[in-house]
Amino acid sequence: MSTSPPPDGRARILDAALRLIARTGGADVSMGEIARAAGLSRQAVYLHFADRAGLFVALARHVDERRGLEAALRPVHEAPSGVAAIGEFVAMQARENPGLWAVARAFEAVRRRDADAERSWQDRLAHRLAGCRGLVDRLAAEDALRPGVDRDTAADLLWTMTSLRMWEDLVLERGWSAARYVRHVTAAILAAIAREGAAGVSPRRSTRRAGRSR
Amino acid sequence: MSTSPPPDGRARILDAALRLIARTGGADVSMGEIARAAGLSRQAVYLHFADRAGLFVALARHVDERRGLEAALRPVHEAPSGVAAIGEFVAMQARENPGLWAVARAFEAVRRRDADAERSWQDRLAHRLAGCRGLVDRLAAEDALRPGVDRDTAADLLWTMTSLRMWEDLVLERGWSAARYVRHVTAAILAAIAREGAAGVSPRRSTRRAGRSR
DNA sequence: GAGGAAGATTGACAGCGTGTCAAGCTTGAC
DNA sequence: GTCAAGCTTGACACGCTGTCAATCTTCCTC
Repeated sequence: MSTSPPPDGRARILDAALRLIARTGGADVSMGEIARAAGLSRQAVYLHFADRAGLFVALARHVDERRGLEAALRPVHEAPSGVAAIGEFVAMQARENPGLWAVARAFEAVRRRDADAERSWQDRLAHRLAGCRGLVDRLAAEDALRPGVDRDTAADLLWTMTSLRMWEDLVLERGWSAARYVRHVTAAILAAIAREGAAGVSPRRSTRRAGRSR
Repeated sequence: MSTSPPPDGRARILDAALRLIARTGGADVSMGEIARAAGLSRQAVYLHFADRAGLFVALARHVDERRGLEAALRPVHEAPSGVAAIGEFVAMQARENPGLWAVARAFEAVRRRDADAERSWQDRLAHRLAGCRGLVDRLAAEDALRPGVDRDTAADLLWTMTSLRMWEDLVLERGWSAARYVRHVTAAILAAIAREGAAGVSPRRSTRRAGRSR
């Protein structure tokens, strides 16, 4: 939570990388470009990070701090029921994913070649999965879990169906609006893993954010 | 369908690339490696394909021919009902995806930088989407479409939930067996887009292929 | 058999990105 | 004044892509 006016080299590099990646779609930003954007020499970057992969691993953590990850999840925890929590979870994805997407893209490209990046990836994967598992447990505790679907399966399904990739497919590729995404993905998830009657039929208060459709 | 014993240069290159990509996980195969694997000089590759992206676009077509795409889809078309057809569709994914995955990975990496590759990608995307649309129409014709879900939405949902990415998440990342994948993904899809009673409760004959769980 | 076109080969080169090295500069603390 | 931190400049090795030019082999045709 350190938002100081004069960011030191390391933070300046990370911020610059973040800006750059978000702007270009996270494709191929080079170390030189990042350095230039940070107002430093290329070598300065290597003084702070061992290599490209190291920078991206650090970047992933940095992103979590910049956006309040905990704060974003609060509505999920405070939801009155498991079903509502899942709705909030999807809504959160719709809110956060646009800003996360480019970084994730870049990160995913780097993890294929670097063991550290891969470990870091697996960490976050496990973390998100644990969150899903928690939601499923809550559903189960309320006896709202769909019969015939065990907890592990439900958690994995919830996990994929709320993944950045699914969001990318529907919103970026198919041009769904955020509202449409929230509405139908929530419904689909609940249909898949929640008891029949459990789904709140009319979405009480979906995301306000419009989002253009294609 | 031309399986000639002496494949000419072009085909030899494509086959070599395919082998190589499948073996290495599709990561970073270089033009030089492909050439060497094909038993040709690096320049020979450039005589057949304009550049890296061009090679991959051709490769995508080549893969479709090598595996009988139409043949693989036959069970889907011949299924007795829309619901059954969707089950067959998922089963086909489970059968074909392991061989397709690496190529798709490599292709996806290339499309970000090349207009031709991107166009080719969009083509296949549209093609698969049309297939999904057909399945949804069939469902609708049988009055088995879930109320409250319009055809477009259902088609898009079917399309993402049968995507290579979802398969990758569940099978590769989460270690699901093929049978588990078919069973639960089919169920989830039907729950999401089909009328309540429509889903055949017990999977009649799922994939025989075991697939190790993690 | 001469001529040619198609398909390959060898070797060299420019351009770009990564990662490393060495030497030197600036600034602030003690 | 000295010392360490943080940064800079410049050069370099290495690997990959794409391009060029010259040469060779084969096989087909007249």
